[in-house]
Amino acid sequence: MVVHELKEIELDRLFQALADATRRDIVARVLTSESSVSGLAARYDMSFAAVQKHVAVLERALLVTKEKRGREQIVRAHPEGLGRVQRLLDEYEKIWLQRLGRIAEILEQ
Amino acid sequence: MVVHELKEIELDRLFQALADATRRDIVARVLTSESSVSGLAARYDMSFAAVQKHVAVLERALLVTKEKRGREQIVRAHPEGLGRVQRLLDEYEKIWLQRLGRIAEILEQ
DNA sequence: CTCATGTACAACCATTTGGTTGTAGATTAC
DNA sequence: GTAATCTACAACCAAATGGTTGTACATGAG
Repeated sequence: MVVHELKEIELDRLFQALADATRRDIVARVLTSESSVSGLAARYDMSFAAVQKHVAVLERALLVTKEKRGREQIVRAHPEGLGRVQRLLDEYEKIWLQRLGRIAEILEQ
Repeated sequence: MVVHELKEIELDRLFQALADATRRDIVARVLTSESSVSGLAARYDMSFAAVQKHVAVLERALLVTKEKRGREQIVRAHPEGLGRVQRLLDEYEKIWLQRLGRIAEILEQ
């Protein structure tokens, strides 16, 4: 099986991007207030370059965007990307719930 | 930051488990009908051992359970695990939506 | 009993991941 | 103009990932 080649790769990137606590934290921060990469880096116990890489992973997964402002690179939440994530997760959940519901029904008979 | 050590590790495992098309497919299959590991393996173009490993990853993420039946190992969806997943994702989404909503409000002023 | 099936698990391998340091190029501050 | 700041990017490294093959062991079928 494994249909929807494109969607699958997008899903790979999305889930993979979310599979790291630092990256989830960056997304959470950036949702409330945009921040430069160095601003973010200051908050974690790792090198600037490491944070830079995390941001790149989030960017590839369409969760955040980067925009140059002066000498800084401003990171923001990417609303369309996040909207897409939300719809995908909702879709997934719906399927799960439907099927789990069906299983429950069958068991009740 | 990075609070909730335990939850974080669970989320790591969850997202990481879902970050692979084969594993997502296995979850989808198992949601509709339980299946032995070899039954699953027959459906993918990879070795039995590879599928065995994928199932182990899903098990660790509490997405499926394995139960020995005769000489077979039956894989099923793990309802409590999936329920937990659902709640975690809901929580995440709620935070996102709240913050995105707030951003939208600010922009409208 | 014997053979085929299903599983477990180890060893191995290439690639990716998550981190590091170091160097170089822009841009701002003084 | 010079120095400090922010970023980009390469090179490197250890560990994890996703796959393989091979061997051994249970269990069911004939």
